[in-house]
Amino acid sequence: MTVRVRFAPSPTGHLHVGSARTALYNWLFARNRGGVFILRSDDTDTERSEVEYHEDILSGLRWMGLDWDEGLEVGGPHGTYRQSDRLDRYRQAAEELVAAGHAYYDLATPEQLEESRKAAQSENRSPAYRGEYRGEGVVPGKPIRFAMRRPHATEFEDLVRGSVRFDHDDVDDFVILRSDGTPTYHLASTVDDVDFGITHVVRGEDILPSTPKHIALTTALGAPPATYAHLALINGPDGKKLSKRHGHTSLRAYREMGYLPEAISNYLAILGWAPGPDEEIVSLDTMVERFDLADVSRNPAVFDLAKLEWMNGVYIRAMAVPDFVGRSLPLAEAGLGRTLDAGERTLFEAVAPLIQERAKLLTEVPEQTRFLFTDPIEYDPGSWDKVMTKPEAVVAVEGAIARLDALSDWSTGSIEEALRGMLDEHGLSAGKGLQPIRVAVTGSSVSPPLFESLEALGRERSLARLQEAAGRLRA
RNA sequence: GCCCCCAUCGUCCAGCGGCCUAGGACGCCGGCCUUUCAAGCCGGCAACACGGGUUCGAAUCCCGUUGGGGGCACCA
Repeated sequence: MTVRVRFAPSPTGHLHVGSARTALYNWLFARNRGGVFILRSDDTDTERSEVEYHEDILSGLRWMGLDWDEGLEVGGPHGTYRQSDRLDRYRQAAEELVAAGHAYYDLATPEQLEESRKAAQSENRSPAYRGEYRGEGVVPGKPIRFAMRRPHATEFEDLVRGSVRFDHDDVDDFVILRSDGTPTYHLASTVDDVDFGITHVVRGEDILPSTPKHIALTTALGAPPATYAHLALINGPDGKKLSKRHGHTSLRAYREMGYLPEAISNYLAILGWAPGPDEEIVSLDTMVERFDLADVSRNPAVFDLAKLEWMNGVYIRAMAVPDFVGRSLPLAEAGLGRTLDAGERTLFEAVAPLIQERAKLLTEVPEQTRFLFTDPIEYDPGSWDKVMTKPEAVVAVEGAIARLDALSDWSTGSIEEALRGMLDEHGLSAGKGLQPIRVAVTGSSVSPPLFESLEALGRERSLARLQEAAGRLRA
């Protein structure tokens, strides 16, 4: 049987990195098995759903390199993959379930419901609600609940958790159709999974406790239950569910911070799964080859930003230079607020490889290249205080002016030779003597390699900056 | 309160009864290289939560304890 999986986010927020990983695992599983990956929108919560989020989710998935075979913007045999378009289907299903005796209109008032829950709790029983106030015919203004079979239990083999069992005494008779006639998540999601022929439901562990409800519903709908796989959640450094207070949680945020999609998908995949012993830098293709839900870890993983950063650096260094230029040039231009002309582009291309070797984030490129395109240079106050207040600063800067001014061949090699001569002349170490020149020319104590930077900047601008710094030092 | 899930270095993962004096990666510490910052190279610190079983033999299987996480909506 062909594997059919689905990723079914609710457009009630930006695509969360945890959801992104769920999507990735679904996709990997489908691709590994030669199956079908379906993208659906679980937007039954019309209050909180927004188009902006809907689009964020689609673009996030595409950015990661995931594609889908059926569903949103692709279509397929089911016409629509948006739950808000299928409201009639869900209502009809709910009514059929009532007719078949699997569900009932709940006549209870909110007070009676509350009372029932309190009673259970005070008796140290599970507060599972049993719907003591049933109505059979159509009762407008009342919600429909699914009647869990009791006494009974649901037991199933979860692909990642193994055998799981829930006693129905601990499971609510849950609402499937709200009193306003709209479906709840349980109904809509299950009906869709049945209608779309989903064979494997791969989702977060947070809905593991709802699984007996979904299995009961599926069976009542007359379909064989899907195989389930519940993924452990991603936690913050404190071991609690990853949330805003740990930093950024949306995929978009990482994208904007300068992370590469290859690094993100690789890191997310590694968080709870190993492509092989002692191997963790792997392409999407390799992941597809090796992925299996049975190998996914059962314990929750802590999101480690430091490791993500390291991995991003690995991917940046692995890029072909033109590719690096292509991806980082727009960032540099955005940082400057203008486009670069042909000459400036050449400068950018000259220093880009030097930055590529040392950057962990693409967003480091604008700050590292700024000195090439901004006149007059802005000095970083911290760097100035740290370097230019030292006694050797004046000597080094003025020595550099003298040597470089006399230089006939303006190339990295000659510049290095000239400046090293200056260091010797004044008895300065490279560490001490070159830093003031770096600050004078780039504005910062952290920059691409100095001699190359000087060559790129050109004689005239380099000397002007050294003069400018010398003037400030004298003042 | 009730239910469920989980448990190997600080973090992620390997280990699926003997190959384990427990391996890799990130991070951290020290060193080398070095014009800053990185990168690279070398070395180091660091874990099987605890208690019972099962077995000739347990990180690996079973039970319990403890600890952590998730869920208990007319939200998904």
